[in-house]
Amino acid sequence: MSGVSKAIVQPLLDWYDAGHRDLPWRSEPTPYRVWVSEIMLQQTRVEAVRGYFSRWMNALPDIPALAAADEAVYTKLWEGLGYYSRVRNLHRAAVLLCEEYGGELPADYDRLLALPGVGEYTAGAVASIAFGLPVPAVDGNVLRVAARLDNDFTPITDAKFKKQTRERFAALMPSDRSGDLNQSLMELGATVCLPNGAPRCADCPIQHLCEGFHRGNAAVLPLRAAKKARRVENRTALVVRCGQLVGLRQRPKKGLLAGLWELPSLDGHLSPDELRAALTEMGWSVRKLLSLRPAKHIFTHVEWHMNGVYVELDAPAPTLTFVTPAELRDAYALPSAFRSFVSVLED
DNA sequence: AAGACGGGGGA
DNA sequence: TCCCCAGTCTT
Repeated sequence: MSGVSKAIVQPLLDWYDAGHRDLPWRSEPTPYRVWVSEIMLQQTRVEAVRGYFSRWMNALPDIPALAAADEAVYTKLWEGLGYYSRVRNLHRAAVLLCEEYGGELPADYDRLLALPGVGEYTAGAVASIAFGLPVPAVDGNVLRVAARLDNDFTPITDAKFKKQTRERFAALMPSDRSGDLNQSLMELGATVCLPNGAPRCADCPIQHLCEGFHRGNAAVLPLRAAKKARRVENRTALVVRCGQLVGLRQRPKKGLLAGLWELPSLDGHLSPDELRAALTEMGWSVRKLLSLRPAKHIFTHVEWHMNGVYVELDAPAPTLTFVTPAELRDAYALPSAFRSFVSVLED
């Protein structure tokens, strides 16, 4: 018997018991801590999450605290972590949990799945890890492990492969240790069954059950659909100063970097003359312009190629919010895209 | 089914 | 540069 079957369960649990990474959310796996960690871990590496998780738990130790928190507070706690709809959904769900469930997470897969920001994976992870329910938690690691175990060349990006994998693992969930089995699969994917053609099969506790290994295909699996090219957007970003204050703008409530603060910017790469004309047209009283080192920021689906300009004003521009550098650092959530430009304020 | 949605670490 | 990460939601 090989591939995804019940035979993998005990070897994986034994391997997990013999030693696994010491992660902050594993030490005290309360439903709230598991939930927050799983949301933070969506499309995000463990090492990136560690610091955010600790800060978050200190500031917002339970669901009622999160529900009562100001938007500026939880957004600032998420600053730099990316995919900011996650934190908005986290807060929305906390409010909902206080209204509907007495401020606690329900021990029920379908009710978890119904929460904003909770999909099939996260519902399974919370249900199994926090509540011990025998449901699978299939993430990118598990898809890769499954493709190799079964020597399956179906692109793991296909919805049908994901659905089939969930069903395969659902059939072998132990009634007592589903959370540990799910975590062992993810741990295996993150530390042994590595992506990019670099599996460490010699260290794998279920190598003898792996069809991909036996066929010599572990390194070429899994297959993925090709990804498409990013579009490029040219912008001119402004570090606006008026006295000791810095001019910021809040982004729209929907779309990219929704609701975060940003440096004001104009479409395209403007020459100094064009920029001066555009700013004067907007009614800004420009005292001085100074070019900064250009910066490139790469998102999943778009690249910003930004020219930076330091702008000194005689009077505050009415459309901007002016704050001190200290306020910007401590209270305004600014995307990483602007980091290099903001660094000029530190002198 | 495809696109939107961040950011960073490693090859 | 590209890959891909303890994915979800919208269209």
